[in-house]
Amino acid sequence: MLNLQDEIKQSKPFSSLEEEVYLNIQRTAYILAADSERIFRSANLTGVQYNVLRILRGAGKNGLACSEISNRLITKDSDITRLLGRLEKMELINRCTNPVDRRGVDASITKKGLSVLTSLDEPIAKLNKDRFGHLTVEMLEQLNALLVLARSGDFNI
Amino acid sequence: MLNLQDEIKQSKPFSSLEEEVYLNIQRTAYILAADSERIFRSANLTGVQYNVLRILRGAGKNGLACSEISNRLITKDSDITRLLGRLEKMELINRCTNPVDRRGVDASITKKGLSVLTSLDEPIAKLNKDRFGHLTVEMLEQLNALLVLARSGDFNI
DNA sequence: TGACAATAGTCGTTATAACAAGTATGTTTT
DNA sequence: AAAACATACTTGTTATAACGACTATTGTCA
Repeated sequence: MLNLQDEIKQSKPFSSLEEEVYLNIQRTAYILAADSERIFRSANLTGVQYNVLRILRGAGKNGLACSEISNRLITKDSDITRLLGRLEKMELINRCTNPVDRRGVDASITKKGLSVLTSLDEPIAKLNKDRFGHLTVEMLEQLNALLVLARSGDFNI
Repeated sequence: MLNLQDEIKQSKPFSSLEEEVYLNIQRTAYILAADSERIFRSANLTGVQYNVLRILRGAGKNGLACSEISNRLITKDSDITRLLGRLEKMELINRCTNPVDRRGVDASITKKGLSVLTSLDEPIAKLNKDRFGHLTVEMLEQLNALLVLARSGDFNI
């Protein structure tokens, strides 16, 4: 098994343990995301698009305001309008101005969107099970706890 | 302290512990990267550009082939040519075709590039120290070990 | 040696991300 | 009720990422 230093062929050791942790998190996120993206791509979706659809599925029939979708994204999207525009063009979501506050726009998932999303449920679940299958429940829980702790030093969450 | 479920305002629990770990890694990477990017930006660099400069500083005077730079990046860049082009335009690196194998192009860091990079060393080191300051050495080491383990299920590193 | 394959990088194109400025609607304040 | 402010989204612009096709050079082998 490779450690980070071998993987990125760095000859010098890291300048600090903290730095190693940071780079390690970035690299792990990148590698794992690449595999997930491959599945999203099979349905012609990007990662963000997939996440928006999941959020809207969770939100149900009434849909959600643009800003709220943005808030719930794992990674913020600086341009929710055009992201939703692309999803609407693919007929995966609907948009309509909120009748109560006409500044707002509510988005909701379409039947087609729902079916695309459902088709990805199993592959995604399987990927997650498979790639972490060699870790025990205790390890996974500990990893979760450490990650939450690791980012709690930043207060601009 | 917020857990991931609160942060992204998800009402339903995650469909699996594995999925939670995955999302947790992505979110942590995103939040931590945002802070680092802020520092890079202060020197008019993106994260990838900063990493390329660090790689070239490590490589020394002889420089490195484009492909090798690409290999050593934490996250792969699909277009190293134009990335190096931008750095060259900023006079932070030089490029010359490799005299031995004229297909290759070697890049090396300039004096200016070196000084920009050096100016970021302290802020970056401080950021890493600060944001992980509340974690013990044991915790950091454990986090590192778990991360390496977490991505070792993927064999396309 | 000459054809074919492999390697190293470049470039064209389209999509997406980032940032800032703009527009429409709603809220507050005096 | 009008002015000032706040909110919610949209749009313009520029930079960067992703993907594939293309060029130049080197290696292989019949």
